[in-house]
Amino acid sequence: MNTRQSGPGTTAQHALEGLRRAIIAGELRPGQRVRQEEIADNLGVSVAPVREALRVLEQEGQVEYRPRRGYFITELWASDLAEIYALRQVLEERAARKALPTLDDDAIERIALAARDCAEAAERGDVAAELAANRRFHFGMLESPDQVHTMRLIRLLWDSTESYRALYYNSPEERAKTVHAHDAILAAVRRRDADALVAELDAHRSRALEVLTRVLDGGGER
Amino acid sequence: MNTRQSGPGTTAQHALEGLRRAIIAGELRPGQRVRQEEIADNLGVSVAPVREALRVLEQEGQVEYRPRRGYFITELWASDLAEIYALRQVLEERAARKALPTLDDDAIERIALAARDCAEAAERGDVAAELAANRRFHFGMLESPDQVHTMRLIRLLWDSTESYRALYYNSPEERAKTVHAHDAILAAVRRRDADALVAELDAHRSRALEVLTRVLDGGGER
DNA sequence: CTCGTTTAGATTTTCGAAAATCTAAGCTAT
DNA sequence: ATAGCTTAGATTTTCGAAAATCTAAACGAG
Repeated sequence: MNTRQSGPGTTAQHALEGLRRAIIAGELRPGQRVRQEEIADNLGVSVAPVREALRVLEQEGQVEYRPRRGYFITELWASDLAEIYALRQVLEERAARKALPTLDDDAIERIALAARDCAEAAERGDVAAELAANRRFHFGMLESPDQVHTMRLIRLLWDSTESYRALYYNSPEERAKTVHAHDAILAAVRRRDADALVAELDAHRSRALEVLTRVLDGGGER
Repeated sequence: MNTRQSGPGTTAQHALEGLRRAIIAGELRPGQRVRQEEIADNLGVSVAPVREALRVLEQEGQVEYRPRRGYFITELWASDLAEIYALRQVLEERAARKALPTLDDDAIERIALAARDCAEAAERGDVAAELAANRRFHFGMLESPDQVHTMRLIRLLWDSTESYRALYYNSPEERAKTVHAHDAILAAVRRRDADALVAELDAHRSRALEVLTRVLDGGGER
């Protein structure tokens, strides 16, 4: 059953989406080898587009490449997460302060909608939808037209930890806290209070890192 | 004449190097379309590895991809350069302050050697060698084992402006200033004076941005 | 003359199979 | 036994050609 008909996207894009989904869903776990032909067969395509997609994920740091040995899902340690989250703090603070004054009512409405989507997805336990809505929420308040390169880096940092974030989202008690944190962040945006916004974002991020670190050191010790 | 024998590297890596060289050498200019088959023929390989290499360059921001239309060498404007250099300032200051205390005599010797290589390459007008040595010089003082993700981002920022830096290096008067700036930077490293180092790096970077911006607004106005 | 349509050529994209390489089990000599 | 060598099977990597799509020039209707 070939799920793909020649549509607007290319087969390589389809392969990239399939790989991302598999990583988020936990079908491909950190450290695991990625068998190219298996992926290709599952998606009903040949290996060429799969390899292109893997090159993209390699640059994003989601897979590691060892020539003639293949691709492996990247394994992150607590120290990696700490470094990545510290970088996010620096870059996101800059982005938030630049973008906040430029947000119009329309943009804020989109952010609020994303927050609602996020809470709803969390409610019904749809991790993939929650991850997507969470991104819309955060990126919606950081994005500004003269900061495309900053956003490129921030997106990269988010990408490299996406699979670990999926773990975090499975804790029901954390979900409630996330919803509350988003409310506080949104309120700061509405008040146009940059310092408060940055403080709330920092707190939200720290909380996530803390939980993630605990999950990591506890559960998947290689 | 196939320049490639099956060696340690893969054909895709060979294609990536070839593309990088062509971009630095100015054979592929900003805005220009990249004809896959032409690249493949020139390198004596097929299109598959060329496409993989292009995916890498796409993630680095060196080429832009439009599905079914092909790849185009990225065109940067003065505003893009300003943003990228501002990001470098933030990330490189962080990296330099972290790395400086960890540099041993051996590391400093490597940096000094890179500075000499850089000056020599400049002397004989070998732009490609100068670019490579310049990287060794700068990265040598930023790199530290617990900052791999930071370095990943910094490397990305350097990559995206590599072709424009090649322009800058063609000015003979600027070359002399670069040598002098490197001396001042190296001296600060030897004194272990973090504040001075950051100040010198900032000055060096600002100078480069200034010249680059002038070259850009003057010459290739599309 | 302008706008939209058709069509031929160029280019990208994907495939299926061949070639190169790696992995690990089995074997031999010490 | 153990270390090193050999070999069969699995996997990655590359190729050459077919299929899909785009570009731009030629054409025709209004």
